[in-house]
Amino acid sequence: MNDQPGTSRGRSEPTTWVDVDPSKDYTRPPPLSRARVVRAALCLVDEKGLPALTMRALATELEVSPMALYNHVRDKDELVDLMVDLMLGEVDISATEGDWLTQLRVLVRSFHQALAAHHHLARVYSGRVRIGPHGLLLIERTIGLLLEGGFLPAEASDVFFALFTYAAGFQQMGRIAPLREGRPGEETEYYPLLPPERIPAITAVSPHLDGVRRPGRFDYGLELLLAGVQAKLAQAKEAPASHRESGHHA
Amino acid sequence: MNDQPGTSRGRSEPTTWVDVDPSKDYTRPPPLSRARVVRAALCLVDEKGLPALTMRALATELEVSPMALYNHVRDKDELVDLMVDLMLGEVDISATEGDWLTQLRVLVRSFHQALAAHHHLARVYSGRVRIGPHGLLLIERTIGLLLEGGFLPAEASDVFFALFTYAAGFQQMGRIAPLREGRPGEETEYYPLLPPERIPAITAVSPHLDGVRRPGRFDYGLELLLAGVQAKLAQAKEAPASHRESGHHA
DNA sequence: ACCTGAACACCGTTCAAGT
DNA sequence: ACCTGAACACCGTTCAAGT
Repeated sequence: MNDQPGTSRGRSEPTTWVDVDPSKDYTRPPPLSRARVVRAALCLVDEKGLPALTMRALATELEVSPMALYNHVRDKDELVDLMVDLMLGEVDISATEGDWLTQLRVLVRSFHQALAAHHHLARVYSGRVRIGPHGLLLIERTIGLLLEGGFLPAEASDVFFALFTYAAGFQQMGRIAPLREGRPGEETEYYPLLPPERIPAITAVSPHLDGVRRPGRFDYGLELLLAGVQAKLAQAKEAPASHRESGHHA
Repeated sequence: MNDQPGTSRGRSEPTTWVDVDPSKDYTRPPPLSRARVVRAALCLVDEKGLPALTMRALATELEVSPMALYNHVRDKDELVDLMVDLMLGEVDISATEGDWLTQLRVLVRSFHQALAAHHHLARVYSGRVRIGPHGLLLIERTIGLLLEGGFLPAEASDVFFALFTYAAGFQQMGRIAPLREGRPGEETEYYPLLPPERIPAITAVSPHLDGVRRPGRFDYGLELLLAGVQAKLAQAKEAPASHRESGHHA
């Protein structure tokens, strides 16, 4: 993030007598490994976005032939899976302060932060991706907390799903721009804009809609869900054995 | 959905004397238009998935040169935007039975169903996509219901965001496979699988985790959110003017 | 105005070859 | 075991040309 791993760059070559130029990399970080490939790929995507992730581009970043990558990674799909798991490794699943609900809140927030820190990659976090060890531990911890909270297995997995679905989806909807930003010069009848009288509610609310991910927005929805979770749990305790009952709606 | 708008299909054209060969297209359905291009693209993605959407493939589907498409669509990005808006046009935003909350529930469910019906495309529904007229009307209706329900603008947009974030994210997390399906033949140490004793909660819950989108799962999370919405609204009515208060958490 | 064919600058990946 | 260069079968898109 802080140093650009640019285009042309020196190699090891211990020429003892030359002055050291701090603008150069000297030691090439070991020979190239699966881990280094994945880390470099994640870095590249964080900096330049997902479309910039190209086997060829990644190879030049690592100062290596494109085909060298295939010694450490089956193909691009596997590479992306590994990147996702690397990202999920950043989620803090070890907090143990407070009761299960506050631990759960901390966990989901940490998940959200990891996704936000790699939002370009987060766009891909989906069914396409196989769950790696970090992902597995993350799920394990979450389900564990829910069981501890008193949920039965069926409902625990429903709740897990709702929480992570929300957090993952948040990255996707993120940069919604409800109105075409219409610099009026830009040949901009891309869409025939709707007349404002047809969208009164949006115009009434628009200063709050914007904010492109205004602070606290994620937490607001999370609290909505957690309030629902507590309500479900309370109502399950009233009618203990009939947890079928708690699944209905409308 | 029920009829495949496939490759070869007869049309009107009363060719009175020749035998009709049903394996041939006779009349090219009108000359080719923006709408037809977009519809065909959505069809193609629904049938064969997003990676199958290729300007070239779409062109052959329409029996036209690849370059012909560019007369009706600026580029592939615009095409995708138009496809998304076409999908959003399927959302029913006109239901008016019941109070605002049940109308809201119906609306979000309809949104979810539209996404599910085009789940390949739904994976792309994100910040990258500009909101078209259908998307705008969908948002308009939702915010309108929330305002009707008594939310102030700031909170209304938070709630809107939470609901649609959840529904959109649901498509993404959908096909989670928490364990590598490990046909043990398949050179499958893709990931070093975690020993089962490290994931006790998952194994306890696993029959319920699976189900790959078991029925009612979406609704469960939606009810969680709506319960939270009602709680927020109730607590806002207790302390009327201080809606700042209702934004805090933890 | 709409469509075409050839061409350009890219992709991911296979393959035979080097060390 | 690891890396390389050339090559293949694709992409999206530009361009000059046709009607």
